[in-house]
Order: sequence, then structure tokens, then C-alpha cells
Amino acid sequence: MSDFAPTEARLQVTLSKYPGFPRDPAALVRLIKHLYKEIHDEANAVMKPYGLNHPEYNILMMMYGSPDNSLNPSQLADAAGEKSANVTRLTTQLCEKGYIARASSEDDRRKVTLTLTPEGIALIESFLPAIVTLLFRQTRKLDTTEQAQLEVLLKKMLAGYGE
Amino acid sequence: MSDFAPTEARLQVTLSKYPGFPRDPAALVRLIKHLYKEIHDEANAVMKPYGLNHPEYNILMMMYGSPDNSLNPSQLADAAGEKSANVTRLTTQLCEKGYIARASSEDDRRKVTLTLTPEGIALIESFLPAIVTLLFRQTRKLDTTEQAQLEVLLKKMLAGYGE
DNA sequence: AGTATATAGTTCATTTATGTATAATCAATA
DNA sequence: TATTGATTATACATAAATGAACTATATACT
Repeated sequence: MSDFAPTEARLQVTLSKYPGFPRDPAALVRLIKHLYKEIHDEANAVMKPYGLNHPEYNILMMMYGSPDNSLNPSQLADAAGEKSANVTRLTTQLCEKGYIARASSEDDRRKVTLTLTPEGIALIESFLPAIVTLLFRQTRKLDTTEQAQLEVLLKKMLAGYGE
Repeated sequence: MSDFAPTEARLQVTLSKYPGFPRDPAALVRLIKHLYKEIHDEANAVMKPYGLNHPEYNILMMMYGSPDNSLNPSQLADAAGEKSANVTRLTTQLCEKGYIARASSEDDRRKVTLTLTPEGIALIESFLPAIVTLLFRQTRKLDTTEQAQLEVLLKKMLAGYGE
């Protein structure tokens, strides 16, 4: 189990040295950091047998979450939280593997349309059972009410960014 | 403001294509991913004037959170959530900048003791006001009760990992 | 004591991510 | 319709992170 107690002890020490340090906000940020690290590492481990890593998984799932299985690179960057240069690299790899296809848009020829191929969709549906298992495992300490509460609070916190 | 609505729409589409997909766990994981990205980017921006990035900030703060301002590389790796090879690189940089000092332990000569220098402590205390401001800003949408609730729920979720 | 096993940390090769510059296209407007 | 200013995506150089192999020291076992 991931133990947060050492982090709390460090926050106490920090507070004793620098009394103005906001303990609770810092604890939240550190918790999110820890959780993200676990999520990232575990997703990487689950995807490895499929020859993918976590960012590639994200790219594929963002496209799968689109009604027509396709997005532009900039939409993908936004959806997956990747820098655009990184999206180019990741999608190039996925194209080379045959999971997505590139096509230049007709309406705006600056744009590129990326679409999941049938092989890409088949791949996604082959790894989704493992992902579903992972997601349940990662949230199993929270009942459905707590999950809903947590979602509300995280959304609220997210609303404080970039304004 | 960071908008989570597109993510929710994508989850709906995913659910329609693959009904077994667990909507709420996936939403939580994606929220944490988004939040971490914001935290990471904003911390990088705040630290840039001090010639540091987010991981370097973390290293320094983990040491500052220790009573004697010192930790071993392996403790640092654990505390900051970095791989040990990365800790070597980051701490070497911070040593070169004069913010921390390396010394080999006396009791166990395999171990290395990393300690904040007076310059390192002075640097930390010079950027902490900006960090405090950032932390308040990042959590300003949550009142103190909500922050406490969120902390409880995140800790509970974190407990589901690595068991 | 002597040998195996484990641990701490670093090094190095490779992979992954970022920032900046560039090319192509579009939109507005003078 | 030419010109200017955005926008979209990519290329390229640089930086950061990872995994695997390696060195040195400590611990356990017989």
C-alpha cells in the first residue's frame, strides 16, 4: 500500500520551519502527484503486453471517445494533455503500427484528420478488459457514493486552474 | 478555466461503444491526470525565474521537509516519486548549483547523504512565497471543509494501489 | 572465515518529452 | 486581390526520464 504518512510528516516539518506554508493545499497537491504516478506506472504495466505505453493508450482512447473515431492533432493534444509536438510523434508511431490513419482535411487543408483503423479499434477492444479490471482495482477502496463525491470535489478543484 | 465537459462527453461515447466501461472510475482517473498536468505546468512556470523546474522543486522540498534538511538518494526517490537514476541526475545538477551537498555516510558506506546547503535553504525560502500563492490559487475553489473531505477521499483512493 | 545474497547508488544507452523555428493554409481587410 | 496576422501541424535540436548493467558495500548463512 502506498503510504502517505511520511509525506504528512514532511509537511509538519515544513510548517515548523516556515509557518506560512499552507498545509492542506500542499497535501492535496502531493496526493494528486502520488496518485498520478501510480496511475501512470500501472497503466504502463498493463499496456506493455500490447506494445503500448500510457500516453499511446490515452491517444487511442481519446479517439475511441469520439463518435466517428477521429480527431485532429490539436484536439488530441487538448484531450490527452500532451504537447502538440508530442502528439505528432505519438500519432506517427501509431500510424506506423497501423492503428490510426492520417488524412488531410478537406474543409481546412491545414488540418489533419486522424482516424482509428479497424485494427486500432480491434486493439482497443482487446485491451479494454484489462483496463476495466485496472480501473476497478484502482478505485476499489471507494464506494460509489464516495466516488461521486470525489468526482465533484476534483472537478471543483480543476475549476481553479487557468482562469 | 479547465473544462472537463469534453472528457465527460468522450466517456459517454466510450460507454455507448463498450458498455462494460466503468464510467466513474475512468472519470476519476482522467480528472487526476488533468489536475496533475495543470499542477506540473504551473509549478514549472512559477519555478522558472529561480532556474528550477518542478522535479527539482520537489527534490528541494522533500529535503526541506526533513528535520535535518538531509535525505539519502533512495529516500528522495521514494519521497519525490522519481526513479533512482533520475534522482542521481537531479541531485547532481542541484549540487553543481550549490543548493545541496553530497557526502558518503559513515555508518553505511554504500549510502550517500544529501543535505541542503545554506544557499539551498535561502533559495527555498525565497521562492516559498510564490509557491504559497500558487497553492492557495490552485485550491481556492474549495473551502476548508471541502479540502479536508478531498484529502480523506484521495488518501482512501491511494490506499488501493500497490497492494 | 568464506561465500552467497541483498542493497545503495551511479553510469550508460535508449526512449520519451519539450521548446523553438518553419511551412502551409486560412481569414480578415484595405 | 494583395497583405497582414492567425492557426495548424511538423521538424529539429535539446532536455528529461527510464531500464539495464555495473561497482561497491553490507548482511546472512553454513
